[in-house]
Amino acid sequence: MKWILESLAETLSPLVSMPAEAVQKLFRVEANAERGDLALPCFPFAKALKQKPDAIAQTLAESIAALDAVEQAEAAGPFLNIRLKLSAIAEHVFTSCLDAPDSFGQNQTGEGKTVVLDFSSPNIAKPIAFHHIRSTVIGNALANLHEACGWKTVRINYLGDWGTTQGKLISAFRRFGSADALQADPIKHLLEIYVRFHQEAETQPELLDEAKALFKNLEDGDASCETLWTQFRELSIREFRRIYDRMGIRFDHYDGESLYRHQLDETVEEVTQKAGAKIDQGALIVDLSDKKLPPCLLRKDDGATLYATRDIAATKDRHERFSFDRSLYVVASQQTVYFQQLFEVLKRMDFDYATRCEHIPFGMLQLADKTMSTRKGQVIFLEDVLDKAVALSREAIAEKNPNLNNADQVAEQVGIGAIIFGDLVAHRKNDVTFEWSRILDFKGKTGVYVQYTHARCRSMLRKGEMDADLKDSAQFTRPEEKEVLKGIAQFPDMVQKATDSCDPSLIANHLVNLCQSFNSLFSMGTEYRFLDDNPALRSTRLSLVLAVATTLKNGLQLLGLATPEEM
RNA sequence: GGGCGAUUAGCUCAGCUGGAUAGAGCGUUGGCCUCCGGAGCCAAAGGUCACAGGUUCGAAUCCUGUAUCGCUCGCCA
Repeated sequence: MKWILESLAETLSPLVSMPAEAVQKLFRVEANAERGDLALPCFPFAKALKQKPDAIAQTLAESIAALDAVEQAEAAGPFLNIRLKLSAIAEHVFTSCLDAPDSFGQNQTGEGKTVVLDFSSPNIAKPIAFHHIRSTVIGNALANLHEACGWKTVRINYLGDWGTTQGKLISAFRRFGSADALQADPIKHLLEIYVRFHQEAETQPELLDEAKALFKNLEDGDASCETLWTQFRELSIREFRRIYDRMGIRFDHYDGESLYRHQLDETVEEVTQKAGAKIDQGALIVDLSDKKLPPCLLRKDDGATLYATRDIAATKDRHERFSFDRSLYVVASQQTVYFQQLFEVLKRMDFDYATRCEHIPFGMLQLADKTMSTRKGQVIFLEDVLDKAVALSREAIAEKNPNLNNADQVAEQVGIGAIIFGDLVAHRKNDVTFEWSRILDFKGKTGVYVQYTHARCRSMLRKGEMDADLKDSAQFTRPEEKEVLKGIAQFPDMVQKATDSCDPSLIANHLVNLCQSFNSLFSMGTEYRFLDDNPALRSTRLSLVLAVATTLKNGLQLLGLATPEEM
């Protein structure tokens, strides 16, 4: 809708003595179609013009009504309601969407800029738990959105592959491990021995000391420790890749914390010099009390480094390698304070890029039955959720479309799409409660609904003959059609907004709304048919179907969902 | 105790920097397949926007306080 808002604001700007940009922001896309398509509250002009808002609305209505794209402009008290010409919106959709379907929704506002995204970031040697889906799916969507806005993206999976846990794994493997079992199902085996390690450590606390010592050996470059660790890491990544492939997600770099293991002394040294660090209670800290933040710990009292030390090194490294304009950390909101500390330390080191780093927090995944949340071995695995969703959609296909020939592939696309969409449709920062019944619900505001609507569009396009030259915006007459066209025309605005605010749920919800207004066109029975006998009418209506399909497809792709032709 | 966030329909939530009669989905109830895909559509019921003050032309939205819940507050990440 930006195209029309710009020209409206240009016209009004001199009349209300306010910059066009400011006027543009005052416009609201009207939800209540009976009032019109756009609304402009006139209160903000009253002071400058020394007139009553009602009177202003009245005068503005007259000058707006003269514009080409405007069908009607009238004052309703202090509000200026504008009704756009259906044909004007349709013409705009024809050129913006139908003439360049593949790039519809995209823009070039990020041209020449680079964004680094740190997301997913599971720990090696453990299965990806369901709660990792949030970072994974949000990060992927944000990367796609930035690309659509012309940004160069760098997708980094910042693996948890360094720390005392690695010592525990080495100890556990030497005691209980089996090379065959490791090769057969690496993650499963590593999890088993890790759980067993903790069980045994309850009665033999010396195991923990052993693990600590082994991690120290690893840090010091002990060859046999290094060999094992490398193996754990590579096998883990292989497994992770398999799941990411299923979800259609890729990374440019698997740069874990271990990448910085050789430059930590150097990092500590630099932080100490530039930001000031001191020993307190045996640990090396940067005091941030003047910012009312807890201290940032660089070294434990035993000299070992911490998460923050590695993150400081990582940020610096990423800036040197990619010279980013924006660096996004898609990490749970629990770590909000931690990121405030991190960015504050970077600022004190005079790194100007500190201000270009942003924490993109998201709410926790809570389990309905809280007893499940803490106990080890009782986590829900991401792949189990995917498998269940795929199995369920496979059943649905068997029932509803038994002759579908690539049924297994479609079941995968629909099942996994449902899980991804389900996570993205909710606002990012809210906590979400895990319930099987809800996550496997394929009705209503779901990915399945959007995919289904898309497939339905494709089906019609296969059935009806459409001559693009016969399409004619004057053939659109219904308010329902106008709603659909408006939804399409707004899509590019939503892409921009979702990118700027790092909020993929805007796209998810917009797609659902578009589906709802489109599907309502089916409720008129014989009164309204897309596959009309009249060729001009049919071609016009099918062009609308094509525009809807294009928007849904591009939108779903941005969110990371596949768009099957049939399902 | 300090900091941050939340509280809107039976349930899960939208509601953007204040704007007109507070909206969806699920669930419930009732309709719609001789016809474009019923994983769909139409309709009904359902609200003291946690509570109390304040700011103004106007408050679910902003401010203050209270209550409840969640996260967090030095050697995990």
